[in-house]
Amino acid sequence: MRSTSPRESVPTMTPAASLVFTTLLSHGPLTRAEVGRRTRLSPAAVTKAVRPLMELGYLVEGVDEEARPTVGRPANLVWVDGGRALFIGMKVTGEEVIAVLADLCCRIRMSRHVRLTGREPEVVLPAITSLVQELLTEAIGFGVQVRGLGIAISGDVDRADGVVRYSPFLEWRDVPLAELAATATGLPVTVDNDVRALTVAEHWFGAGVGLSDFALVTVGAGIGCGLVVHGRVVSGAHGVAGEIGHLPLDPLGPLCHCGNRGCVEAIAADPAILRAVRAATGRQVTDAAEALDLAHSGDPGFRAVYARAGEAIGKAIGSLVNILGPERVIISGEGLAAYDLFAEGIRDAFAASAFGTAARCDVMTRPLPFEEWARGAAATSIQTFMGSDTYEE
Amino acid sequence: MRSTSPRESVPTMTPAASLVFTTLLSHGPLTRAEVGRRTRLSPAAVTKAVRPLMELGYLVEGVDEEARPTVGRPANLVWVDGGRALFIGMKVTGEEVIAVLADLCCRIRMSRHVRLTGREPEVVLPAITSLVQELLTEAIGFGVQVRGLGIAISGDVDRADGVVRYSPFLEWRDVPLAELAATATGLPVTVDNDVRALTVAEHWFGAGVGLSDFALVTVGAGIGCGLVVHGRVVSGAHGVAGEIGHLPLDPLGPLCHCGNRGCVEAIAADPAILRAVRAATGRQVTDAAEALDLAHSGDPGFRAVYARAGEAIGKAIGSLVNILGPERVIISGEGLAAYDLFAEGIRDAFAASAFGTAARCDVMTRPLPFEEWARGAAATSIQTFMGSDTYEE
DNA sequence: GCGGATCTTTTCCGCTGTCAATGAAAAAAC
DNA sequence: GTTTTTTCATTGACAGCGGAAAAGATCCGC
Repeated sequence: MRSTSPRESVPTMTPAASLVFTTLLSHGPLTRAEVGRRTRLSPAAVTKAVRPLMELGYLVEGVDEEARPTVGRPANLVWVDGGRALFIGMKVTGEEVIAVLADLCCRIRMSRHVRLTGREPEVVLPAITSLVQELLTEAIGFGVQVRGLGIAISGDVDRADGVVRYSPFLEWRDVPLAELAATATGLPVTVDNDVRALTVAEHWFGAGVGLSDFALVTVGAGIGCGLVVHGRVVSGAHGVAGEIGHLPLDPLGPLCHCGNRGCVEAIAADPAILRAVRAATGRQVTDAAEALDLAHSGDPGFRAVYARAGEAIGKAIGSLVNILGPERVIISGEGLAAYDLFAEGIRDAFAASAFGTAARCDVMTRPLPFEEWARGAAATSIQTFMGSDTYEE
Repeated sequence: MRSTSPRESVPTMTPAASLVFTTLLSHGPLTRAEVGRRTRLSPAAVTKAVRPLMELGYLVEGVDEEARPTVGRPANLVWVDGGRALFIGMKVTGEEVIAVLADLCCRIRMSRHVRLTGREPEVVLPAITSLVQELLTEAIGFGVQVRGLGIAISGDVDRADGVVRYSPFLEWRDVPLAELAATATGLPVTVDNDVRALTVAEHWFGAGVGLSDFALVTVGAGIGCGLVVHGRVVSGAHGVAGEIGHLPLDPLGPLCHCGNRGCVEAIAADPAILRAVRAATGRQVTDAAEALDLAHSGDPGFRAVYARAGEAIGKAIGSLVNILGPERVIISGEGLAAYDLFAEGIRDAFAASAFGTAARCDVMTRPLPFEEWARGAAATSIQTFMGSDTYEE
């Protein structure tokens, strides 16, 4: 039964093959010639990289009758067959686990979530395992194997070792989650920090495609940030990076849970906004959606709070841009619902603080569906599968 | 006369050779076996990489009688022969040009400087050329060829194209300096931003040796910062990076020349300190050295100003560390003369703002002799010569 | 149908770095 | 004083990757 051996269907990725594959993953159908130009590989090298991947079914070929140049041999387009493999991505929070079944192109095919009854690994791991089982069962219907499991967790996560060093929300320390989950599920497991996982997805499949330097800022319950520098996600020497939530903006500002005053997060995160709204208007607003409704209805007190939050976010982005000089900053997160209220503040504060040509940086927004974090985890799993964590651009 | 052909003495650098060479450059004499371990190259590869470089005289070999392990065949140490090649490095400011003659190990052999009578390229270029001629003449005495010229200039510099896009102090725009200087001097020319050049020198020969992520903060007339992320110097998509001088720390702080209030530079740079000292004490202090003397003599008003500046620098470093998570931050610059007055403020503010494990980042100081900027330029030239700008770790 | 243009594949080749075996040189063991 | 052990260094065979050049494929325009 050689033909069913799993070894045969797992591609052997050389640096060139990995490069060609990720190029096709990010930039849709391309001709071999175009792939060669973009990767600076010779046409011969592209052909050789494509063939084995195509034989295994990861790439497929076709002709584009539409946009064909007037002269020369017509090109064959090559693209990734998303349906060729499936991956499971999970986001674990203190309250629940969200899981998605994503294909090779990281399109979500299915999603599930369960609430957690506790935060100990002994509770979380069975929840992960049963979600995996559920999705594996569903995956049978697609007739394709699930090739990996990615888990995203906020906090200090060591992806290389697969260990959660410290997670404040789960109160975990040094939990070897990759190993535990791999034993429990039988799948290859990749564990990474949640914001970094989201950044990976954005780099490969989102607004960061083709960029070697960009930042992803998430606004919501906290203010987070993922960074890509020199084409690679920044992890920080000690596992911490992208913490823009605690940039100190105002020594007289509100007290932050980190102990300082006037942090971005103490001004612009959801709890800070609620607090400010209550203080400014005296109304007992209890959640972000309610505050947003009231602000939208025109209450000037509410609007001022959002304006100030926007200004804080704009300053934070300006600082980030001055330090790293990225090509683009993508603003996302649940807080985006209030973007119309933030927008002006962000724009003005950013423009005022960006230094020289750094101001050319493109600041854009992007919605963040709730499964997106789990999708990011799936993206890290695809990276591992494709060897793209070893060979990067 | 084949043996004197310059081609023959220029090494052909393969990726492995470049890696071995830079390892030896940064980590002093090493055995081949140790080089192999550090570069993750096989012993065979090291031997093969070393041989041609040794034949050309760039590397030399010897035995270390001192520290020999108790057992096994004694190792042969290999190191870079600094005297094998010379490079000229220059720092161009609005007022003067500082030039050094450095060897392959970037040790300064000689230095010169001239004052500028104007800032136009037509004035600066002849000054550069005559300094080069002078140093070339001196170099004859060393019996070794000068292999390149590096020029460091503050502002927006495009190293790849060798063009000064915009230099505020020189009032230059789009000056193709590399080409001009190469034509005038006949040397291969590398042009780079001054802080980045200094960072390169620090990465290869200073406190950044062996680190893939660190920051170099310069304190003086301005507050600058060079960054190394993923083993490479960060340039920013639009030529701007490391601008920590304008992090907004206090909306009620002093007005900065950038138009905002409470920038780090408006609190902690030399001019800001002088201004604050005058405002606080009423004394007409005119330069940084004088202010420093008075502060050292114990005047509490002066001390408070320096303490506040130290706090600002500490917050800036904390922000930097939270965003990038470097292994180390090196504080340098003329402002270091006042470090004893800054130190406490920096330390406390950094400790308060660094988030989680990011606080493990090693913050250290390092003196900055005045030729150091020019030495940085020489380092960029060595990079170009050794092909280390193409093959990086 | 021929020539030109462009994409794709094939064939060949150089080069790099690994592997495994061998040689070298010293200390330790007997 | 020989042998063994240990570590460093070198050699030669080898596999694989990617490039160069040439050939093949397939269209358009004339």
